[in-house]
Amino acid sequence: MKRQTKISNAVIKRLPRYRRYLRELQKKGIDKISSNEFSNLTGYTASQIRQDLNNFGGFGQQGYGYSVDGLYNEISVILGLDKEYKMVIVGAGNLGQAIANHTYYYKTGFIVCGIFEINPKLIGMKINDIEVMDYDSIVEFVEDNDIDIGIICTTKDAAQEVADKLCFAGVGGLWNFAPVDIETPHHVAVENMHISDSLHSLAYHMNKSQNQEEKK
Amino acid sequence: MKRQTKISNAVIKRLPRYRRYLRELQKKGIDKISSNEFSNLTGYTASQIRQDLNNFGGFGQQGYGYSVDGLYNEISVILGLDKEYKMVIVGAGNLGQAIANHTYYYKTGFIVCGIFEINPKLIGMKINDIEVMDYDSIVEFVEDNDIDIGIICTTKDAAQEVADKLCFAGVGGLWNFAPVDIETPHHVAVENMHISDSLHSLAYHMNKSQNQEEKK
DNA sequence: TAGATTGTTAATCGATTAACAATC
DNA sequence: TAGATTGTTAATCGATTAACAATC
Repeated sequence: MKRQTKISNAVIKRLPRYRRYLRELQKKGIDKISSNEFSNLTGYTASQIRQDLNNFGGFGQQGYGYSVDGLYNEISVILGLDKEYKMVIVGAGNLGQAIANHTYYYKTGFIVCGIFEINPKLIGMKINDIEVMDYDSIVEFVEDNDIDIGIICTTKDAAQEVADKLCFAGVGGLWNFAPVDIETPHHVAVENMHISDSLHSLAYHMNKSQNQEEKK
Repeated sequence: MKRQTKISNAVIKRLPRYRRYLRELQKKGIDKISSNEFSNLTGYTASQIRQDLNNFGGFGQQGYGYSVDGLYNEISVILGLDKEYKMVIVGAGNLGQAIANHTYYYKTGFIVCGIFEINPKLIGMKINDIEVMDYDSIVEFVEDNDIDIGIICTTKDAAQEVADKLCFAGVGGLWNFAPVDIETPHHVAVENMHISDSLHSLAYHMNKSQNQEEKK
């Protein structure tokens, strides 16, 4: 096993995907897979798969392949999915509600503990047992309940201020759905879900061939 | 102006972001920006910004910089955001509703024309003037209304079948929110929003420093 | 042992950065 | 004209792929 000091983000982004395919294999009762078979399944090259996995350790066995269960568990641990995360959502609009419902139905290690709002009409509402609370009480709540992750489902104008408050209150990560880039202190991780950026690149790809024709 | 036959996806993914920052500059009434200033703002290197833009043409002026309005418009055209896109949503759950509402409030060139469901309880419902219709009628609807984009907000098990149907009916692009990788014919673009993958990489980054300590 | 397949090094490819000539 | 800043080529860096020795 080789020790890698710095693992590139490109590798990390592939791990959840590997894990998804491994889960499907588990469901089908397949207990062993070679990098070549896994390549056919996922579309990544066998070489890349082996290279990626070897950043974290030798999970395979020469002449045999990888144990599906074993690899699934290893990747889960690498990603930190063997732990529980307590989360709060800021913004009880449709998106905030959708996320609250999602995590409620698909029980995972990610638990929504509260939803915060400034709109008084929404405060007091319940979304699947989760109370919508006053945004003013968020710092106290995060501190008292050892919240790990803050989910930002606000407008873009409010997002940075909310982020600052959450960081101050002590979260370790932010999951940002607002269409802005959030600044955080070094020790707070941020993951952006820029939904409309994604739609814009879809638009590009739909017009791509046309653009090329025009140029000819 | 240099002609680039193949533009890398890394470049395309940066364009919506450039555009967002340009929009903010417009709002502030700033009408000119140099690649250096833009670098400070966005965090990309000045070199990369100039390199990216020159894939599409020389939009700047030596000794002056880039016109904010001009560049905003150029990028909009490159992405195809000067056009209108008719869309349908498949799946009227929370996520489908959230997207329907979002596009309704933030009027853009992306128009939701219908939402489709298999659950009879939801069929007939209205979400901001948009009717929830029977999934069985989707092919006819897409054909009759020249729908451009299909938005998949179903479970992962239904996603591929829905994708096939939408492709058959003639959409040009799919925006997939289901946690699977969708296969489409060559000419149909796909953009994935793998929400839980994103949460999983957030979990990794929150544990990263800890992993490194353990290794020492 | 022979066959298969990993782990790992080396080669290639592509993307980012640096440098500078062109030019406004 | 002098100064500034782009457009573009060349250098560097990093990520992917290929090759093969190690080993189960």
